[in-house]
Amino acid sequence: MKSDEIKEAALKYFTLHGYEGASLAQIAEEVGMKKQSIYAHFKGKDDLFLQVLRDAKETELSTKLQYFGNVDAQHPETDLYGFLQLIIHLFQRNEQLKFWLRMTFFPPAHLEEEIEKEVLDIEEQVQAVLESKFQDWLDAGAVVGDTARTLTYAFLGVVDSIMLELVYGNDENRLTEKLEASWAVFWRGISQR
Amino acid sequence: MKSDEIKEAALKYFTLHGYEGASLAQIAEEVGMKKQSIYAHFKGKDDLFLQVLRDAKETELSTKLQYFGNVDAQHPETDLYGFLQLIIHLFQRNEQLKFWLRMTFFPPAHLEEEIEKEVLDIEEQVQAVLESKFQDWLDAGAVVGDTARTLTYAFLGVVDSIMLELVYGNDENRLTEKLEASWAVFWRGISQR
DNA sequence: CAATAACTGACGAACGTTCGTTAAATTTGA
DNA sequence: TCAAATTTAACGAACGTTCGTCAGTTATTG
Repeated sequence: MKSDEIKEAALKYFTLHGYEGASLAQIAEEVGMKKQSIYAHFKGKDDLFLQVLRDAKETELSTKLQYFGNVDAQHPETDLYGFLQLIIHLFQRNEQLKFWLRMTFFPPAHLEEEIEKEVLDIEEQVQAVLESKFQDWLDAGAVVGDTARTLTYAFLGVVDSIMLELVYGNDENRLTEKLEASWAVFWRGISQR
Repeated sequence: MKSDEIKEAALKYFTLHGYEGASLAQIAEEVGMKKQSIYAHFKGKDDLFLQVLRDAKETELSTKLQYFGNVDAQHPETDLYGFLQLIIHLFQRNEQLKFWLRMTFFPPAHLEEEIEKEVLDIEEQVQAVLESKFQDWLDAGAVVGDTARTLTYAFLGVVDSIMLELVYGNDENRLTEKLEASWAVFWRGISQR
């Protein structure tokens, strides 16, 4: 399917240069056609962008939910650390997560509202599933903390900081070091001793 | 000084729309002149951008270094938490920090190298002063952890996550909640008990 | 008067977009 | 079955607009 090729190229350039910095001419050249031909598959730049956005959202959401669906939920230490590693793994070989992160934080102004809706949707779901896991662990005495929400927010903070390092990421060593540091302190902060 | 006004407007639009999304026409209109008049003060768009970047860098660096210079270094709990609050305060009423964050993570492609040099410079200095503080606290037994570097990285992770929330930031309550959550877990993770 | 800073006017280039056309593939109907 | 009709996908050319930039001219100011 040719429109999938276009979306793939669009994903690449939107991620690399942002909405305004990516041109239809570039994208078209990547798939070996002229920019006008894109209009046979999409209504315009916004349409192309929003379709790429929704694909990325679906990938992001399903991957994360799937992880916590397949986890036995008895071992918070391995489950949570595994999630961080999953994020890193996804980020390094899945362009969509990079795209999602960039557009989440710096959306094109005229599409800000549209994007924010998608972001809130995904965030609520991830937060909800995480919070219920933390509640289970709290009830079982596997972790300690004020409330499940507190633990969720703190963990999401670790996730965010790792993602920032991934975006910035030129140094693989530094990433590992930061991951280990954040994780060590976080785990010590929520584990029973 | 008129060129300061131009830089101020440029800062605003670069922050809001990114390098490619900000136009000289917009910036000029903001200060009440035509875009061609900007060339009486700057060589071009890149020159304007880089001057704004260097101003922002200086503000960012001096503010952070100044904070740790004026801290008595006897009370890590208040010192570190105060730093987080400083970041929040700066971010909310200082456009330069927002600009710096955006351009750090998503620089315009053709200026990427230039920007990266500035970023590394500032990051090394902040990391160095933080690391020496943590070393002092470790030696005094005020905090516990593997190495000073580990603690530094973990704390910088908390800073990053707060900044991300600030960028994304539409909800003041959520920001406070996330700050409290991250801080509570972080502090429990490094404090003696 | 000299210098600085703003202006007007114009430039080539690139932008997203629309048009009309062509050639190939697919569907239709006798 | 086979020609006719329709759809699909790409194209070149051009649209109007905006972009950053440069040159020349007027206004301001000390």
